[in-house]
Amino acid sequence: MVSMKDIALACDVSVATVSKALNNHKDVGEDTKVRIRETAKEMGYFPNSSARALRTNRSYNIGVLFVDEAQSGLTHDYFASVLDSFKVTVEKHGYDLTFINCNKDNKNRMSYLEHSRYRGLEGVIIACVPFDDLEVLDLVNSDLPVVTIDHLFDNRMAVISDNVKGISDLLRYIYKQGHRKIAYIHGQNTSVSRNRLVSFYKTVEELGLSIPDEYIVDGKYREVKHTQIMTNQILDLQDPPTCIIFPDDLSAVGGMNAINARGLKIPEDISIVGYDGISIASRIEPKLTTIRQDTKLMGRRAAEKLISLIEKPKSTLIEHIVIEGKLIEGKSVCKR
Amino acid sequence: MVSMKDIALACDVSVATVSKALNNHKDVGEDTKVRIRETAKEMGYFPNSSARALRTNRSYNIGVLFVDEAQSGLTHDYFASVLDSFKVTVEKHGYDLTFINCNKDNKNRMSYLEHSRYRGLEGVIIACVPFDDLEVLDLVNSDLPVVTIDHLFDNRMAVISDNVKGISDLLRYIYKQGHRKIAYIHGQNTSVSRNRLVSFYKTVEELGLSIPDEYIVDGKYREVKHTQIMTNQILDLQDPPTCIIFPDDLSAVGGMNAINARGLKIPEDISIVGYDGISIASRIEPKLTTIRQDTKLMGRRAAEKLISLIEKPKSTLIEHIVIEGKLIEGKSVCKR
DNA sequence: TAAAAGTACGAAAACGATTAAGTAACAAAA
DNA sequence: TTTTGTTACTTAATCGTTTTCGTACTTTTA
Repeated sequence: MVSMKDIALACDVSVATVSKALNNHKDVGEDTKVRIRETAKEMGYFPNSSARALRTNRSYNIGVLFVDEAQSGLTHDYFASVLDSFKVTVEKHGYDLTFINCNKDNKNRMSYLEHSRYRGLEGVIIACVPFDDLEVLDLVNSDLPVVTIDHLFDNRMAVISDNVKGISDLLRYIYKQGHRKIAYIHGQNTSVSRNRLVSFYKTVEELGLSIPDEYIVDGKYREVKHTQIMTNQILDLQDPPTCIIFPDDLSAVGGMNAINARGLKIPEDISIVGYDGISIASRIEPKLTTIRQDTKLMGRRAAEKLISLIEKPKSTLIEHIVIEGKLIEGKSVCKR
Repeated sequence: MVSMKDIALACDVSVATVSKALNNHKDVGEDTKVRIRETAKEMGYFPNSSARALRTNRSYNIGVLFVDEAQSGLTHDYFASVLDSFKVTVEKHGYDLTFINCNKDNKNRMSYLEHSRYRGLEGVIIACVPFDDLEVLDLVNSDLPVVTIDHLFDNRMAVISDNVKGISDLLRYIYKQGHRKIAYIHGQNTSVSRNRLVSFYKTVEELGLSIPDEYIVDGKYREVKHTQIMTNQILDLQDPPTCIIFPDDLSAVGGMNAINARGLKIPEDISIVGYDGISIASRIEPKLTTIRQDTKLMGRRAAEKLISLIEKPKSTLIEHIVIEGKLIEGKSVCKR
């Protein structure tokens, strides 16, 4: 590895001058600057991030905290897509992405916060984690710049999908197609689910609908098996609905199976809608009507805001950015 | 941030002694060791990875190179799943994962290799990239420990899915169900595709089948649109096949749409199979017959081997690990 | 009892960068 | 001519570790 010392030797100047030349300081002669720069390039010099980080306290490294059943959230379409966009944006700004180790059953492990400090992470994106976890709260309450996805903390940056508008749009669309008996299988008790549920009730009221309690059932995100059971439960009702809203696209696929197994036709016998707009939604038959969340924009805004928080903490407004989704009209809802 | 200096001060010993106590060197008194350890814990000490890396040349950081159309491979179910398992395993061994910046349109960007050196990465996992890219080759030909997924380089560690056995198993299964007219839409020209194709021809011969050229068509991985076109092309043949093998599960879903659109029934009118065994395969109707690749095992073995390569380079055998997939019998192939 | 060996620590250099402070050399202003 | 300023560098300290070498002291051995 060629270091500044090597360049200094080759150019017959001091290491300090090399550093200043490469960092474009004013107190280096123009000709020397050029000479040093060229030599550096020729010799294939690249800075040593550890040395730089040690001295300057800047690592240009951002942490990713994604913890799901599969340990990383990587296999979670929606979050993976947000992360992907986040990654592209931070890289444009010269930052790198490092996973925060979330292997909880290691002895002598560090907490998320400790690990972040150990690696000198300058900021953290948190998504897809149990937000009531003590370690997560520790991280959130630290002085580290943090941006959360789809969860709100006071005084912390957040980027969230507009679930209120999403559910409202979805419901109004279904209503417009003539449906009046609409069931809603909602996800586990998270802030996202709560927002959607509140929006559901509010829209129901605004539309003047009356939805029986049996139509609102506890479901789980991305759980095919469980969703099938809940779907059957709904279909077994004396007066079943004409449309079911599923917690997400994947579980909607699960629901479809239960419906198909009964010999019912979608959408003629029963209409369904999903949520997320992940790729699978448009690839199944019938094409699923759903809300496509703008994951690209979410990732980008999260990255921009986090970097702003890192680089100009004073002038960066802490805000909750709400990103609207878009209704994707498939073939899974029919006119009534 | 509390450093060794603080602990030294508190314990009234030198920094050297603190370091040695924490690293369990022999030349520190047992009682002093305990005292230092306890103080460190009390004060909430954690090492500074930059300082340590600078001094020891060990970063305990592994690079991830995933480049697909979406810039990261994260949204690629199969690879995301391998990466997830890889991540869990390296974390167990105390390593962290950092993405290698692959934002190609940055001026003044570093090459993959340069970036790896800049961050002091100790090894790299490469998957889901164009393996003929010059920068990738540069990285592969460097002295950095490298493990590739689903691609073979001489003298480099690789973990690959057993595509030869996979395609053979699939074909034999279809044959056993009574099919004789079998079409194969294969993926782009990569080593994976070539292996599969060779295995296809070999098995065809072993089974004594005779497959007309029109049954073998160029397809694309994970491309719904393109797959639909190719599927239609096949269905338009004078003598269409009774079963189609798709490049992967996702494109199989695309093919299903084309088939459904013609009013044909799966599997009665035409049988189909996919490849990968990603979650969607079991969630669609009819359940897709496919080869499930053992992504968990692939990720784990890749991690173990890479770490072994890092920690004991001399005694680690460079090998190509082949991981068998498993035939998942769905409902998309019927008896003939 | 003197020499050799072992134990428990400390001093200092090193890793590769950044930066405050210092210093020549020269030019411009008094 | 002296003073002041500017330019273009260098010196040296520093970040937080690790590690080699040295040293005082104690214990064992001849």
